[in-house]
Amino acid sequence: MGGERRTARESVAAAAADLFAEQGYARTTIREIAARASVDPALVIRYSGSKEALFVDAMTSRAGAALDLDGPLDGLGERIVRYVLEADDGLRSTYLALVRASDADRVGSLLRTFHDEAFVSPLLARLTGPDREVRARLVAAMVGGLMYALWTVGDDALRAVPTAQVVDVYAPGIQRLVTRRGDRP
Amino acid sequence: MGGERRTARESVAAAAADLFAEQGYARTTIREIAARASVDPALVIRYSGSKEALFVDAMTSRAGAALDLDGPLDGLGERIVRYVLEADDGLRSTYLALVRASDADRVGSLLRTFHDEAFVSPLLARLTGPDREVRARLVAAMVGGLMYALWTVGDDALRAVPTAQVVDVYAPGIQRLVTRRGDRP
DNA sequence: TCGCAAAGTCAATATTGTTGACATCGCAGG
DNA sequence: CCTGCGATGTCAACAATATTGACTTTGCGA
Repeated sequence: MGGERRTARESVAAAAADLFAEQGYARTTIREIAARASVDPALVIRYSGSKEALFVDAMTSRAGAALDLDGPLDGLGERIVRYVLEADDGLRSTYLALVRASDADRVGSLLRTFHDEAFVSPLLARLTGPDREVRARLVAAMVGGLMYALWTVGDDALRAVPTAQVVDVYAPGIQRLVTRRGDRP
Repeated sequence: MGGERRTARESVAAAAADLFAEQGYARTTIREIAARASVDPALVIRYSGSKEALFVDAMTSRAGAALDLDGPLDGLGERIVRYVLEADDGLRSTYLALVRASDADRVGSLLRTFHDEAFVSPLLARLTGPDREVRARLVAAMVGGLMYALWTVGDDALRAVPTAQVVDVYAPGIQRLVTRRGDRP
């Protein structure tokens, strides 16, 4: 319970986090993690109990970056789109690894938590109005859609479009949900 | 090349399609498929060459349902949203299986094809204007976002919202991209 | 009827995650 | 100082997996 001193467990955790993010769950082997951490394969299992648990731990440690929604409500749609378009490899590989391993129960619920804490909750905190819950969840869906198209599907044609143009086309739809507005035109 | 008579290859193909859709790629074993088809495990490999190739074949046979975009452009946003919300298990399980196995190269490119043929191309055919390509791809992203939130993430709170309300909130954003409109208000 | 290619079977292999039995080390208590 | 003892690590083995090589069976045309 208390506190670990240093290396050993830590280097296994680091190796796991790196390799899982680089190669995903399926392509990464326990023995590979053990090798990188200079440790016996059996030991890395002893630590976490199972490969799945190790994966969940590793991804939990990486899933810290939540969406920053401070600042005026006005430019929020644009800032959100830019956030995804300019995201670093860290977010992309974490997202991909989680999505692709999400048929394991514990990973699925981690993805749900990640989605909630990174997108839905921060949005909910800034929205007002009667249907703010639905709007927050649908904004999160739009953000997820962008990540899905760019990363999961890998739409190269979309990736090639200049940031400014994607912002111009996609952001208004998000902004409309952020700053209320009549449902039907 | 000509034509198979009936059972054997066919029953393996059927068993594979069913099991992969039900359980996904990782949880489905070659031996399980063989058992359901009453066939030797080695044989099912002999047919397709590898588990991955078998998966690609099976999913290709299931990925036929493209989005129907006939009818007036006006209600199109609403019809698209309804299409996803009221989709049958077939589309959902095909989508999930593809997404979760998409780190295998051939599956990834199948997912790209599926995304393109089912959503981007039909949309492109109906849109006009200079940036129609970007708009089509971003509408596809919005559709993907809905599937992502509902199915990959499994946002129960969103799933519990009445169809009409989701349509009211989400469809206008899609409709705006379908029927042109100034980028900035 | 014979022969031969296609179809199917069987046993073996390499790789995986995981576990049980053992070894080793650090350190508190006599 | 030594003696245990629990934590930490190691080794070999296990069961399950996809895949392959050698073999047998079968259907069918010459």
